Amino acid sequence: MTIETAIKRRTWSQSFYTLVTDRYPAAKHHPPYLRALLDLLFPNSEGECAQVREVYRERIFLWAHGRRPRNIAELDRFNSGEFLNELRSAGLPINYFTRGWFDPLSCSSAPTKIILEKMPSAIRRAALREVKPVTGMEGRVYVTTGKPYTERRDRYLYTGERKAATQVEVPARSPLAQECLDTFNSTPRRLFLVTRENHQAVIDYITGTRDGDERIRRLVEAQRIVDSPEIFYRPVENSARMYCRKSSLASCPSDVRRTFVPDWTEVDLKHAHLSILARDWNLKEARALLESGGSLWDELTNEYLYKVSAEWDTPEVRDRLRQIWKAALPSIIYGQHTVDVARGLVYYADHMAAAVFFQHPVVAELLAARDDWFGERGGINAQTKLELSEKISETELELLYPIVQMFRDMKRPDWHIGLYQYDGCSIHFARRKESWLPRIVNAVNENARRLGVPTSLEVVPLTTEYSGPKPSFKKLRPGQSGKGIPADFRRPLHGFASYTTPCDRTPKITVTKWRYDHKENKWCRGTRKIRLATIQHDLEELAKVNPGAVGKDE
DNA sequence: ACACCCTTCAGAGTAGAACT
DNA sequence: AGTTCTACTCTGAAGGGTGT
Repeated sequence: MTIETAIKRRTWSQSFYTLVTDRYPAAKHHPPYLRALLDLLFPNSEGECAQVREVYRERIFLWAHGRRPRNIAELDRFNSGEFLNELRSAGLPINYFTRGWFDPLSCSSAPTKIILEKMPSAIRRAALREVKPVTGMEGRVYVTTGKPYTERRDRYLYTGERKAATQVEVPARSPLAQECLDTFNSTPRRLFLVTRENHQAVIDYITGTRDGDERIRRLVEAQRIVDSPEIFYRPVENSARMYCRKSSLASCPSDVRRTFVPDWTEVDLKHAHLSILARDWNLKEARALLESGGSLWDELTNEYLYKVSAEWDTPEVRDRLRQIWKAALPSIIYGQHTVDVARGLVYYADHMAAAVFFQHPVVAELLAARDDWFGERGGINAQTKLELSEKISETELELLYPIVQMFRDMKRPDWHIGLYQYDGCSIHFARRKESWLPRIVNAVNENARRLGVPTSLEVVPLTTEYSGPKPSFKKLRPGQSGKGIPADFRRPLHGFASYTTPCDRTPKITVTKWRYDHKENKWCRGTRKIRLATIQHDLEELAKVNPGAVGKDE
């Protein structure tokens, strides 16, 4: 079957996917391109393509009567679908306008525009770049891509590919690492069907738990995973960990992952970082805590709730606190300034959380040991940080190695390693989970004991739920403060200024400035354009936060 | 701290229309 | 013919997100 007949029949199948990707190989490397292609090929179809359209709906701008949204209010109406319904009921033609997605060879930000009227032929021409550039708004077509495809092909690559091309191939660090790598990459995971089966559930889950930008991001990510679910790891330059390049199950949030592959069992080294350092830095408090089977997160949470109020003791608050502690500990280990960590704790929780954290004997001991360690090596700098992270990541892999060994020596494939998560694994048991799981746990625990690391493998309960975006201590600036545990601390910084398109009609201020060109040895004129709308928006935002600041300076 | 990916922004350069 | 203005292309950097 050819693409043309498939289009005629308006059918969707895996074979059609293959047909399209065979003819337009670029689509493989740029899934949104393919999704948009399919969306346009099947404008009225149901089922799978309707799902696709739903995923991208919020990103497709409507442009009727040859005009695009002129201001934010219009854009919001477009996005809400209200405008679309109005047009439909009036029986007006609807064209799609997308920005930046149809040119897989350019950078993601290239404002390539396509206005499609006759869908199939326009798509074909657009994909093959047969259309000559047409500028101006009046024409019926359609594609402005600057230089022809053939000229551009050699010079530009899709960002992912370009990065891959310039990236240095790094060999595995050790035979052990090489063996793990081979095992991870040669495991058949049969993800294609599983991810497809659960795609609808994932869409529902994401729509139910996220909103706004994050929802779109997650939905698109989910679509990518369904498109090409396989996972391949590779060694990287500055760490013993192995990463996968594209978006995959390994890089999506754990709650979404659990919806995607509900059958996988996740195992995790308990307090991996802390236990490795307990051995390497000889931390007595930490060792005592870990060997007694206690959890630092629980201790900190209990202490905090005891000091604040027992009424706060709900599962949600406990979950949130756990996340906050988990973010704070690596910061301490990797040499972040205590003031910054304290500020983060105050921001995400409150002063009591900071006090409880720093007063805990394990944290205090860790802090002292950290300062000693970095002090011996000439202070906290990029070099020493790298050294530390390499040391830790090597030990992590060593600790998990028995799982790889067991998998390799297994006679019948009862289970396989779904994901390698640096300090844990996701395992899919096809059968005999009851007998295999304890054996795996025992092997790893025995290995940890032999290495002198006071940790153990624990099975992560699948009940963990989404509890808001992760705390990050890096981006906090002085002066930010929180009250209690905020339900939502996300603060959009740029608002909607970014929606303006290159040829919009919003007023601009042009600032001309002179610069000295050292190559040409002469003064040149440089211009800088600022959108008035952007400035106004920024000023409004600033006025909300700090009323005194606006008006003093131009 | 280390990775990964994606989007936006500002600047530099360029083509062509409009103007002098 | 030269100048100015505008829209457009392309790039690297920055900053957003994620994982451990």
